[in-house]
Amino acid sequence: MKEASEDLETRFHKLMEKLKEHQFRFTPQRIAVLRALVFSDIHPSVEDVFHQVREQFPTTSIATVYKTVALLKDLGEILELGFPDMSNRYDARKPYPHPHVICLRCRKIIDPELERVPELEREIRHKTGFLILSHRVDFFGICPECQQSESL
Amino acid sequence: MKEASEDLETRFHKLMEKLKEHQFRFTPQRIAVLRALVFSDIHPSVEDVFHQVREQFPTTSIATVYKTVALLKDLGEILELGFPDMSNRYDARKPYPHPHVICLRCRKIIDPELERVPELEREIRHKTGFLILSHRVDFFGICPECQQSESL
DNA sequence: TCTCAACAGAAAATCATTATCATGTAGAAT
DNA sequence: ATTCTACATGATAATGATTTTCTGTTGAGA
Repeated sequence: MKEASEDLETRFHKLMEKLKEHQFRFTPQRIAVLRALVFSDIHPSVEDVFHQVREQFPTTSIATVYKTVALLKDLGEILELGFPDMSNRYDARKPYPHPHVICLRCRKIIDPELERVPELEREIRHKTGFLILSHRVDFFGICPECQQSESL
Repeated sequence: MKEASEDLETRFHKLMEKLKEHQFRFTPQRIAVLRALVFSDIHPSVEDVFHQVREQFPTTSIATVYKTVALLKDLGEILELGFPDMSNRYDARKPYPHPHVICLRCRKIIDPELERVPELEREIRHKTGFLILSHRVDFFGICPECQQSESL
């Protein structure tokens, strides 16, 4: 369920290379934002990343975090999960669309293994004639841990 | 693809009955909002409904539309589709979760026929142990009409 | 080391949505 | 039909997440 940290290092360096490719500068804040994004396993919000980065660079502005996240979005290297009732959450590990399961109580977000989504997409294509470019498949409910604490 | 208007009348009266059940008042603005919501086939935004209602009642405030939509949400009689980059869209015809296909060019939203979502939900339940309460299954792309106008 | 476009930080602006509150009115009681 | 009162409306202010703006700073190539 948890990715090996070697993979995370690899992913982090992939992002660094992307920045270099596009000739963006390596500033300490920017690097710290990348690290925070990749090494967080909670699908962090901008606020989450901001607090993380502040521990190392206390003068960091939240605008800087927003700008770096927007940059990664433009590069296609981060997946943005928007919600109407809370701030956006981000996945810099798997920037491509994939399903999520979200706990409505503790706001935990996990990535389930689902193989059927491509079939769904094919079905949609055939039935509607749409050219499908991305998708969002989210399930909302109560995680096992919160179910237990509820029944106390 | 388009529902018969008899069904829409039925749906409209269902909503009116819900209001009566819960002893909410029938104001002209409120009724107009219900009509606009049910009879629109574009999954309208609050702004869309507001403009529609204004044609009949020019002094209507957008706050009134927001409040009526919130009321229907509380009653479980409207489905809210939130987006990070545009205003929420609403479906008062089918208030339960169901898949959508969204054109990124013209912002059209349609309801495809998909039978596989319950299977997906069962799979998620088994794999994660979550108690699933709702879901959001959206596909984003270019509709057939916009594909044509693109190639001109 | 020097130079300068890109960047960081602070604050203001934006946008959708929600809250507030004075006035108006639906609908029950008279 | 008239009155009454709680609820609804409409105008506006507040909110919260995000974006933009502006000014001083800095990464990194010459």
